[in-house]
Amino acid sequence: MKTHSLYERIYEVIRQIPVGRVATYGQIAAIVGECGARTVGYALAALRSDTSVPWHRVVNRQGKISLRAHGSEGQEQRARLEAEGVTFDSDHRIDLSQFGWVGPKSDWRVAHGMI
DNA sequence: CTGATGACGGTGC
DNA sequence: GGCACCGCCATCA
Repeated sequence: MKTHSLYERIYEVIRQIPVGRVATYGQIAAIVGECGARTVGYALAALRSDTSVPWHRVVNRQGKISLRAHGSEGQEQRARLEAEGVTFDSDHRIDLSQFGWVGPKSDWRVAHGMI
């Protein structure tokens, strides 16, 4: 599976996040296994607005929307998550112990050479 | 090829 | 628990 760039593979992992769940940048990086959390952030920053990647399900380690916050996109991310049942506390944070993604099944990783 | 550009996270105080 | 540093790395012009 080297037909796609590293960014493409990062997006592939993000597509595995189920509705109503969120993952952190570091978690995505750990699954892909060839980059740091920051690189995942860079990959998301490169996305277009018409992408099919559910980028809104990715938040930082604190369960907060990191995005160029304050902007309209931050509002959209929160709106999309709430529409999927994810709740935010008074500090705009998501309870990762409740909505955090457990990660892809091991057989998925094997199928994608990420094991 | 060189330099600029970013959606982060761990550590130490 | 918060804040300041620093490390990290693929893309693109």
